[in-house]
Amino acid sequence: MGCKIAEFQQEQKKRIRSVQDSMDVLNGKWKIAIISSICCFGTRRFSDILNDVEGISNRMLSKELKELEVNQLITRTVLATQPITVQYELTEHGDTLQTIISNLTDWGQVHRQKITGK
Amino acid sequence: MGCKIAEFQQEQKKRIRSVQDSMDVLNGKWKIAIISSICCFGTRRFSDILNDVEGISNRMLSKELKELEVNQLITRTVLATQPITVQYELTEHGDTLQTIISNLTDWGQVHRQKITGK
DNA sequence: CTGAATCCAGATGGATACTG
DNA sequence: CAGTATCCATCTGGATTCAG
Repeated sequence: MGCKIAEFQQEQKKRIRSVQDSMDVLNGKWKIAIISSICCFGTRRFSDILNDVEGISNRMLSKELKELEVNQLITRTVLATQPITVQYELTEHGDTLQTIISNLTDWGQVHRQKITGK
Repeated sequence: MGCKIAEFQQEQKKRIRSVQDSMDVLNGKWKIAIISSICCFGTRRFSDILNDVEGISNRMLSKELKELEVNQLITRTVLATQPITVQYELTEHGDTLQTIISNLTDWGQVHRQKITGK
């Protein structure tokens, strides 16, 4: 007790673990892009996202969506249209990612210029 | 021209690409944790980070640090101590990730409670 | 101490074809 | 349309050993 430095380091380790927790959820080549797509349109269908996120395959989209659903970031709703369509939506919890997404968008733009644009 | 919907969708695709750009840089199991470690201490040595980021191997740390350096997020300084030590520091550009790191830390904490804590 | 080198299992992800 | 199934190459990352 009283060892401020050790305390600080413990605090820091906790923080790092928290960041890791976030990244575990948002990991995978496409997850953030998918959330970003759904987020901006409010509600989005499978084929729409497939089109929004350039380069993703339906196999990957399906897999990533499932993981996001398990982590309670999005909800899946089957619509009784012909043929069937499926809607994805952010949960309240998923919605809390908005700030991060927005920041990442801005940062990505600046970074691209920094690296390539010179 | 005048097709507002198509315009909006193009804008959206750009945004998604920007998020992808960010994630490309921050990808890898440990990158954010490493940045987080350096960020909080201002300057950090190899062995310190190795200790901060639980579970990482020196092989991975070395690799991820190199990538971060290439992307100009950190700088590497060799100190002429005996034995040699190496210091890592955020660049000005890397520093701009602070907000994102901070948000991810907070979000990760909330998320963990949401999922496990229940 | 700070890596680089090697070995290797398992995860990731693309292409393609198929189903309800 | 919204997936699932299969095949397969590549990537990831851990363990361990070695080097300056």
